Amino acid sequence: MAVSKVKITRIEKGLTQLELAQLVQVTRQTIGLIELGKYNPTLKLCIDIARALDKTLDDLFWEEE
Amino acid sequence: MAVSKVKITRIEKGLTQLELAQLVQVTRQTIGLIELGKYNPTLKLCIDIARALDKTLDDLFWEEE
DNA sequence: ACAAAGTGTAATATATATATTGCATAGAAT
DNA sequence: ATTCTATGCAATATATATATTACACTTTGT
Repeated sequence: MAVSKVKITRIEKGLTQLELAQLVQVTRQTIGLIELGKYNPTLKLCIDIARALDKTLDDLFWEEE
Repeated sequence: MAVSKVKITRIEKGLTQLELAQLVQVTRQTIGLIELGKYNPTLKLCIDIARALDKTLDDLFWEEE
């Protein structure tokens, strides 16, 4: 699997996993696993992450086709 | 809470809760609770629902602001 | 060389999404 | 009136998202 859009966007924003985790109130591990595609996060968390990164759900989690 | 976009879209498509549930392989109850905003579904299920309804995540689950 | 920060990973515990079963009600069709 | 479909709701069971703690490795800065 390619690098996730969450990871790319987080790095573009200059945030660490820990900082993003604190912004959305989860642990660093949860962010790490989502970035690696090993988790199936809940909608609420996806929305929180998108807002924290100034993106939308489609920007981060949608793939055409 | 207003009627969810999932419910509106499902009805526009002429589907029952049971039919949509079968399309995305969950139970009728799960669809019903998501439509009523009483569940926090997983990303995978949101994606499955969006594809089943020919919509995107943003169409069904994103709210501006 | 060393310390510190960032990240991947793993084991166990906890919270919660989802399944299962069942009942109640309303509306449509007959 | 009665049957059937669609939906809301509730109790309990199961699967899994997430937390917690801990360790290893790499990179950067000093």
